[in-house]
Amino acid sequence: MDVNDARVVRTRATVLGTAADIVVEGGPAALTVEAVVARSGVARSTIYRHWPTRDELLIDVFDYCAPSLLVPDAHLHFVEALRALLYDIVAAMSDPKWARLLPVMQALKAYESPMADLDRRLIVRQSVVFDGLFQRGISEGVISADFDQPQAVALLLGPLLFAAVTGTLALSTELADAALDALVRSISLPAP
Amino acid sequence: MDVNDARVVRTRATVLGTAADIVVEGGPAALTVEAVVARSGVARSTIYRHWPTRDELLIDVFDYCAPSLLVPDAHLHFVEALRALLYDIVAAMSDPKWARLLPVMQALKAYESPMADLDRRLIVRQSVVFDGLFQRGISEGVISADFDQPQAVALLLGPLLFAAVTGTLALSTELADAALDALVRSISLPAP
DNA sequence: ATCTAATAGAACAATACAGTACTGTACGAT
DNA sequence: ATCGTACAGTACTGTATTGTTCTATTAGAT
Repeated sequence: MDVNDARVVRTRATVLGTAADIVVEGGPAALTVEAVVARSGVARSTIYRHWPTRDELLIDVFDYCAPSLLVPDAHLHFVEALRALLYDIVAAMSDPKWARLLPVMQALKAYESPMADLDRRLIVRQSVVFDGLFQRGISEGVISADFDQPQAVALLLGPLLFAAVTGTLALSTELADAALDALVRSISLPAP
Repeated sequence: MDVNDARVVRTRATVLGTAADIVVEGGPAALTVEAVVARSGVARSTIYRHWPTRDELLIDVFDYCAPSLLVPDAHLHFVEALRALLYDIVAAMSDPKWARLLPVMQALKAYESPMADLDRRLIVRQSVVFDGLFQRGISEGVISADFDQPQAVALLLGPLLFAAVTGTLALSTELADAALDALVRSISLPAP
């Protein structure tokens, strides 16, 4: 199967797109091959030519939709670079598609090991960006080298995740600012 | 069906317990009536006597397992009462059963309206406890009346949810302390 | 323009599961 | 001790879904 063939790329995009819509609207259980056939117009046999099982299609849906973080401009100072990154994450999580897929993925990864693998890969990608940013902070002298990085990430992203998942408050840049300001204060002012 | 009959209470407890185990181990899709029959020893016809459909059994599993928060002692001051509540939440989310069920519930509520209803009920229960606590803070003069309560809850519970769901760091009282300290600092020190 | 390979489409077997209906048994409230 | 009813067990129907296999068609790489 030639991955450069225009028909192949078109089919893959069509199937992944409609499959994503189906999962977004009805959850992972709604993703049946029949449903994709009916909605995309792509033939059943064609789908099975691209994905050996339904489960692998489901995995690919998340891989296809997962946003990738951009590294903030190098000229920005630590706190403002972090803020830019958080705004980027807010934007990604505000996408209604990913806002639905993310919780589903977090739930599925506990039972489906391929989903756990995908999750690990995405976390690594994310960590790289954060690592670089915190290095910036250390070299600027804003944070100390023994600073608890995973905890800081939790304090920053946790509230955003909470907003996206529970829906008890809006996911906004204001919330990101509040989380960032709280963290910065607790760093710059050591415990009394 | 007499809900006081010893056989009835025993059957309900047995079925809900094994159903919870099945969901914890294999996700909501693993909860089939056949699986419950095989694992619990309760007859198929008996299960259908108690729950009209499989879906209602699934809902009851979450209702059965959801922890209820205890209101911290009235003699505690605001910050320490909040800390006690957070520790209580850490303990509830550290229960491996609920640690698995919570993300599943958050994912399901987007597609299954009965699950969304249950979620709303649980959030209300939770809000009552937080409301009382923040009232304590206002009357003590620690926080102002126009203070953003949903945002504060997100800043406190978000990091805990993040730890429980992503698994990138341990869910611990230290994390709860960090979140609480960061929030307290950003409250007591108004923006420069 | 040609020819390879991707696609459409249909029919198929094999499971897995929900929910129903029935019989006989035994437990527990009284 | 009796009686009602909750329970065990089985068999069944209907349906949804996965994955396979075949043929005919057509799009696109060269």
